[in-house]
Amino acid sequence: MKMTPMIETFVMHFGEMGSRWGFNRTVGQMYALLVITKDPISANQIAEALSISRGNVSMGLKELQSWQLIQLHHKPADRKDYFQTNGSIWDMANRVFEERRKREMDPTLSLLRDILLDTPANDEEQHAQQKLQEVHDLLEGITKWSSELQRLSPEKLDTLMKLGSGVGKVLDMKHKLLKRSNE
Amino acid sequence: MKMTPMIETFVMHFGEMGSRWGFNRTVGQMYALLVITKDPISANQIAEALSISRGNVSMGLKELQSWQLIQLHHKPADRKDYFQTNGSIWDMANRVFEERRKREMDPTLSLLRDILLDTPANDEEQHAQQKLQEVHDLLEGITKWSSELQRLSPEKLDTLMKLGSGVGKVLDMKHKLLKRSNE
DNA sequence: CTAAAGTTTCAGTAATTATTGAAACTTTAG
DNA sequence: CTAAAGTTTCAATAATTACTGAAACTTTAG
Repeated sequence: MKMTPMIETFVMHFGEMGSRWGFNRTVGQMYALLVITKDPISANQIAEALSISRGNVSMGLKELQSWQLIQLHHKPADRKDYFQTNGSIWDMANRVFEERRKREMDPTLSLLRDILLDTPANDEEQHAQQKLQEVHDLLEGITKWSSELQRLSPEKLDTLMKLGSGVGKVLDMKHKLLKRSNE
Repeated sequence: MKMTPMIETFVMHFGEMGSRWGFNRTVGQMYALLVITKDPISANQIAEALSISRGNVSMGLKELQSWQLIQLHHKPADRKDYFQTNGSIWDMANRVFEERRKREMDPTLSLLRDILLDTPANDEEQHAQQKLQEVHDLLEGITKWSSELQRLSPEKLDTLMKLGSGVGKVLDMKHKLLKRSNE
């Protein structure tokens, strides 16, 4: 499988970004290739297109499967595994967010909860705990909120997104509405 | 400067998480130390507390300053620089989000815009461009939306956060209100 | 103006993380 | 059941990224 220059540009760039997004370079390239390729492709085709080792492809596919970003696909009379992306681009973003939350928030949140159970030994620790409480509340807020967003239906999410600066106005409406319903 | 076990636990953990958050281990430790320490401290105190080299501290402080996460502070009759965190924990989260957006979104967005200007050479590229458009729209949506959020006043942000699953209900209200105002 | 105290830089080295490729394992056509 | 084709694992190595510490530079008290 040969990539056109346009496709190669995108795939390579996505690889570079991959590490910032939470997976390594080759996993990023592999995912990009799968996103822009219409038909399911085999591990060998991926290795060939990207010039990376077969072993590396196998590990990358495993990781993408664990993130539920790709799907297995079989062709009749062919025992080879073929792969294609799973779900929409939106689903992919959701998975990335969730995975990152697990890695970037959850461990800290759990540590903070533990520390906050301790009784401060002196003034210094008293002040420290206060700060830790703030960090905790922030992380918890973000965590809860992001999982709420993920629970919204795609249409509502879309409305919310398109709302943009309108979010502020809607919040105002909320106040008015609540007032009215209390009267 | 000696850290109590509680403080050390937090500082070390924050260091480990640092790399996932966009800065390296020692920068993470330094920031954590500054967050939980009440009074401004000097670069030497930081180096001593964390047992890291003076040079490393200097570079870390520079990075934290460029992120606007810390502030310089001077004591009378002392030409040494002292440091303390800048702004609330919320401000810190905002900075981190913004910095990450710059690193993780902007370069891809700009590449995608370029590619999408090209005319697809064949069916394969036609399909690829369609996918790239989807990725582009997603990233643009997230980018725009997150900058809207940052523009909201802290109070509104807080309301929005606390709203949680209520977001869906408010969106429904929006529809009703719009309808009513059209009648 | 000088020297003492403080700060920054950066080349070398250490630590971490990613990748290869050969060997072990698995599957199924015949 | 066998062997050919395909897949997975993992130890060795490469590539990347972080850290040290000594040297160069900057600032200001006296």
